[in-house]
Parts: sequence; C-alpha cells; structure tokens
Amino acid sequence: MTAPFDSSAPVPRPGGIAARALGKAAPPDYLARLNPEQRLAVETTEGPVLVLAGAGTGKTRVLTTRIAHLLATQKAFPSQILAVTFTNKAAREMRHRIGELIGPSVEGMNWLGTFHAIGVKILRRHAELVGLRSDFTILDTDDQIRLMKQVIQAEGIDEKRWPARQLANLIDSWKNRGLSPKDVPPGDGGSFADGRGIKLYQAYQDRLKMLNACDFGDLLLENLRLFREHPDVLKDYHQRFHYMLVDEYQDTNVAQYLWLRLLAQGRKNICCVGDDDQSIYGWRGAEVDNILRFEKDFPGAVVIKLERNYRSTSHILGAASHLITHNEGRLGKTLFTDAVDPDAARVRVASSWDSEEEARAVGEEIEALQRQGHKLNDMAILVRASFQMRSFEDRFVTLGLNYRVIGGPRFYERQEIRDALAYFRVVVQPSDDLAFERIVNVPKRGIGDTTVRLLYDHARARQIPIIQAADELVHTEEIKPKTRGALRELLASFELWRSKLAAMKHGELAEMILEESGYTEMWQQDRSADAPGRLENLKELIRSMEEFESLPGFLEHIALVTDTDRAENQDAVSIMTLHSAKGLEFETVFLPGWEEGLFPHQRALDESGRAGLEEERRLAYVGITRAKQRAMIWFSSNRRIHGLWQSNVPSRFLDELPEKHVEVIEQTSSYGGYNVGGVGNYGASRFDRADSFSNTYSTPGWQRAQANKGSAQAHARSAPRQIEGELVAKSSGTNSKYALGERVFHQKFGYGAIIEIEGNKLTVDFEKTGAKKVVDSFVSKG
DNA sequence: AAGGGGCACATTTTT
DNA sequence: TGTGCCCCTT
Repeated sequence: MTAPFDSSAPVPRPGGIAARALGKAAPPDYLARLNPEQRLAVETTEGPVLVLAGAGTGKTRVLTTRIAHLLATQKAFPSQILAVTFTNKAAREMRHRIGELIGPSVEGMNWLGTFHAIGVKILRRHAELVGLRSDFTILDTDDQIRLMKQVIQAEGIDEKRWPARQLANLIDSWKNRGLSPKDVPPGDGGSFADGRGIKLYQAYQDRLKMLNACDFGDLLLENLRLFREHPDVLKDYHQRFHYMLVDEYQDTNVAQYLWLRLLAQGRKNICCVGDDDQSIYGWRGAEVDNILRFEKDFPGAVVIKLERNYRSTSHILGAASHLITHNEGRLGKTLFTDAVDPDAARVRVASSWDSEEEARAVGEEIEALQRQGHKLNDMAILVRASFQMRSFEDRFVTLGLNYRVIGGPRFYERQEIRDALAYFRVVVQPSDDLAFERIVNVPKRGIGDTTVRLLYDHARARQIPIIQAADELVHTEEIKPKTRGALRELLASFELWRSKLAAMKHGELAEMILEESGYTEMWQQDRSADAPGRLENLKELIRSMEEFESLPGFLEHIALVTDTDRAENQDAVSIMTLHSAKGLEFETVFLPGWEEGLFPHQRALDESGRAGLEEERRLAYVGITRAKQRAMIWFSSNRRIHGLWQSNVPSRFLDELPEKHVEVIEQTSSYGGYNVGGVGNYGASRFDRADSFSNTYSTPGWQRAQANKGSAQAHARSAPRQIEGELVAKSSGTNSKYALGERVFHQKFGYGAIIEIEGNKLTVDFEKTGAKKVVDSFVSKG
C-alpha cells in the first residue's frame, strides 16, 4: 500500500507575481532581468532541457527564476515541483532565493532538497515495500564501517588483510552505480577477500535490514528498487511531479541518474543544470558522462548554453577557457564577458623555492592588497591537498593575519557530538544497536568487550535488539555482578530518560542525559587540551537542537546534514581546497602548488590516466574561475612530502595557459623552468600525449621535466639574497626553532613560556605545573 | 582500561 | 615527518 501523500494542496495566492504575470503586454520583471539565453532557459518549460551553465553565468538565477516562472504562470503548484541539489547548502540557498522571488509560498515547496533528503522522504512513506519500517535509522560512514567490521568478523575473514574501510568503499561504489548485491557482475567482486566481496555485500545488506537501517547509498538504491518493483508507486510520483529541476547535474552518479530517469519518464519535464567543465567528483562516483550523454538519454532535449560570464575579468576568463580546451571529453563552451576593463590584471604566475617561501610571498601579496584597502574576506587561497594549508597557517599566525580554514573536520562528525547523538538515538529508538554499542561503555562503566559480545550473541540468537538482550541478561547470572549492576543502572537511566521524552523540553532532556550518564563529567575530568573545546561543542549541540520541534525531529535533520553554518563576521582570508571552493567566488584568488605530482596529483594520473588528468584540469579551471579580479598562481621548486624533500617540476597546466592573459613574474633572471605556451603550444603541451601517463618515465615529457628540474634548482641558488639569507639564518642559527620567552604548548603539561634553550632542550615554565625541561619536539608554538 | 610502542599510511568529500 | 590505529603490556 502506498502511504498517503501530504495534503498540502497549495492555494494560488491572489497578490504576488502570479497575478502580475497574467498581464500579457510586458514580460514580468523577473524575466526582464535575464539575458536572452537565461530567459530561454527559463521559458522553455516543457520537455527535457539541459542548461550548460559555465562558471559565473547565473546558474542559480536561472534555476530559481525558472521555478518562479512555473509558479507565476500557474503551470504548477509549489508541491508539484521536484528540485534536487547535492548539498544542503545549495538547497537552502535555492529556497532562500526562490522565497525572494515568490514570497512565502516557497514554503509549499516540499520537494526541494538534496537527493538524499528527498530519497528519505519517499522511502519513509513506502518503507515496508522494501523491507524496512518507516522509522528506519540512517547510518553515517562511521556506523557503516563499524557494521562492516562486524560482518567481516562474522564471516571469519581476516580484518587486517581486508579492512572494513576498503569494503565500505567497494560497496559504496556499487551503490553509486545502482547495483544491488544480485546485480553486481560476479567478476566485479573478485578483488575483495578472495572473491567474497559480493557475499559480504549481501551479508551487510541483511544486517542493515535486521537493524532497520539504511546507509547513505541505500537511500537512493532502495528508491530505485521501490520504483522498479512497484510501478504503481512510481506512477504516483509521475502524477505528482509536474516539473523536475536538477542542480549540478555533472556531479550525478549512476544511481542518481537512474533515479532521475525513472521519475522523468512521467511528464518528461526535466531541466538539468550543470557544467561539464566543473565535474570534479569523479572519484566519488560522479559520471561526467551523464551530462555528456544528456541528449541521447532524453530524446528531444533542448540544450541551452550560458556563456556570458558576470564574474571575472576577460584575462581570467581567457586563461581559464584556454586551459580547459585541452580536455577532450567536453561539450565545449567558451566563457566571455562584456565588461571592458583595460586595467585588469593578467593572471600572474610566480615561483618560489619552497612552500615556506610560497606562503611568505602570498602573505606579502595579501598584506599589500590589504594596504590598498582590499578586504581579507575577498581573498582566498585554494590548494589541491589539505596538507598544503599548513605552511599558510604557520605564516599567517606569524604575521598575525586573520584566516579561516573552510572544510576540515565537521561539527557533526566530531567524536563528542557523535557520542552525544548516540545517547539521544538510543533514547528515541531503543533498537538502534549501533548507537547503543557506541556508548554502552562511554564513559567507562566496566562494561567491556566481553560483556558486549555476550549481549550481541544473545541478541542475534533471539533476533532482538541489543538493549533488549541486555534487559534480559541483566536478570540472569550470566554477567558478573559488578558489570551486571552497571548495566542495570544504564538500562534504568535509559528507561527514565525515555519516560521524559514527551514531557520535558528536549533541550533540557538532552542536557540531563549528558549529565546523568556521566558523559559531560568524562570530559570535565579530561586533562587533555581539547577537552574544553569538546564541552563547548556539546553546549553548541544543545543550543542548536533547541531550534527543532522535538528530539526525533532533530535527529532526522542531523542524519542528513553535516555542516553547521557558523556565520563568521571577522575579516579573514579563506583557506580551502579547490574542491570546496566550487560554487564560491572571491575578488582575489591565490593558487599555490602548481607542480607536477601535486597538481595534477600523481595519484589521479596513476589511478585514472587520461580521465584523471582531465578531472585535475577541470579542477584548475574551477580554481581560476573563482576569481573576479585577480588570480595568482604559484609553483614551488621544493616541497616536503611525507617528511622528505622533493624537488618539483612546474605543473603542465602552466604550459597550458595562454600567453596573452598571463604575466609571468620572473623573480630571477636565470629562471626558465617553464614557458607559458599559448598559441604555439596549443593542444600539445609537453605532457599532453595520449599514451599512458602512468609511464611518464620514458616519455619526452618526463625527460623535459628532468631538464626543467635542473633549471628550477639553478633558480633556487640564485634566488634573491634576502630570502637566501633568511634560509641560512634559519638553518645555521640556534638548533631550536623557538625563542626565549615564547609561549609553547605541551600535550601533557599545557601552556608555558620558554625560559631556557639548550640545543633541542627547552626549559619551559608551565602555567599549571611550573618549570620543566622538555625536548622541543614535544612542544608546539602556543 | 589506560598508556605506550610498533606500524602502516599519507588527495579531493557530500550525504 | 606526523598521525592514527591496533595490539600489547601493565
């Protein structure tokens, strides 16, 4: 049986743009604000439409206006529009911007959300058809891995040789491709655990069903199963969704593509917006092919290109456009701008000796811009890999320059948050075994592995949740009295907390749970440096949950959300990876680390060959097109990777930049490590050969790279004296990188000031424990 | 159950 | 080089 649809039948609003749109004479003002291509994309409402929206061409504006237009012309009610994004942030922004156009009736858009959020919503309504109950829990990666560990153990497979994480990746990749265990081609699983991969996949799925749980991949996969096995259900959704819109289509994986295609079979009004040149998530299952194939997949599709860019100067666009033409697998767009600015800066390319010098140079540029009145908020440093961030952070700390790191560990993935959530989950959902296992001995209550194993075995034998098994065993003699007492106490606490669920305000209940369980105390007792921060995070968690209706409501939200947007008001330079920069823009963008091996990354080349290289190149394209006014690229001759120094060759991407839009900063006369190729080099940069990239050693590219390496080092030797001097001072001075009086941090003793230095031994006056002699490698700059 | 030593590992990340 | 994880010891 199909669960009832929500009954929010929308009522057309008499006032808003709907009424205004009825006047035929002049186009409504929301259309007048569009350029001709954008307008075409908005007004082509029927049938499949692919909007190829280059960077900065008004993609979101088209999407939101299109929705406003559908509503204004009364082609659909808000609840009849399916609008899918990848991230919560994108969904939020879209909702906000539609709201600005159509007013409060945006609230009726029940089907605007991420693939996963919409997948869950559909799945909850029909859970029983795919063997779940509608209150199924959603496991995150952490739970997923722990569960896989159990499955691997249960199969008697050596965990060392076949780590759970690897199985998780394998299963994820199957799920990304829309494959259930029975669909996986037998040869495909051979790689894992001597061909038992598929069996483990099946076992894992069985365990999930037993736990009444889904992982992220299932949210879509089970939707597919639902639609395929129950055509009547699919038909309901065909009826419901009059128009479908998809954001960032180039990022869809096969499962998402199949999902969209099933739904689009109904009314065929699907509008996908994306940019093949910005597809940078191939490594996690995205198929650029989806967007390249669109016209074949959706017969009669209209393709509209948006190439008029409103973001960047012509130099920036010229550089990025030329770079990306080196890719073969693309639909082909060329960004242009009408803005004429004769003073616009070219894209600058500079080199440095090592990552420290690179950071120093970027720091100087930033300070110079700051002196000219530019805001730090308008500047960003975009790196390929997060280890690169460190040298910038170090430098900026020294300079006292405000910065913020975007990305990094997420709030909801922190240990203390996940522990707290596990408590709440058990209260709300006693059958959540994974949550129970997580906190049964956190804080330590003397309920160790042996006991948990006992509970687990009993639960499996009786086919009941672990907590129920605990409840039964607590009345027997099977568990040692001491442990039994602790367990009984814990069970009683859960009983108590659960009984307060209805009566108490959930924020207060949550606080009570963390107090009474001893969890808060555990961190209060903890002497380590990050304990106060964790307590702070727990407070933040309670604060944020108070915005929600109820504890279950909050948990549902949390399961699909990984970020909290904390609005930072301070002026600061952003440091982030190129990946997390997609969709953002800055006046000035710094792009350090353009070196072979790092960017393009060696692993991308090794693992994915040409496709990998093209994805790296798209990443470069994304990086450059983030800049509105200024883009500055750096390349470092030397870099420390995994502890050892490596000398580098400039990235081939530098060769692929067009001369006329680039300014090379020659820091020394001898430097000739690379040339900016431009027209003469077009389509044939030195590495750009169709033969295998994994075998660079024998290619002319590699030989040329070797030659370049020499000149890069020559450059280093004749680097500006000032810099050389600093380096010398650094390596030949005192053995310690610390100075007298400097504030340092020690894992065990906390903060203190240095009162004496002898070689690598420091005497530090610690704030808590007084003076101690420590080896400098045990302290860090405080 | 806590702490230390040995060891493998070392892009990118959302849901 | 540094980290995080696992196992071993106490």
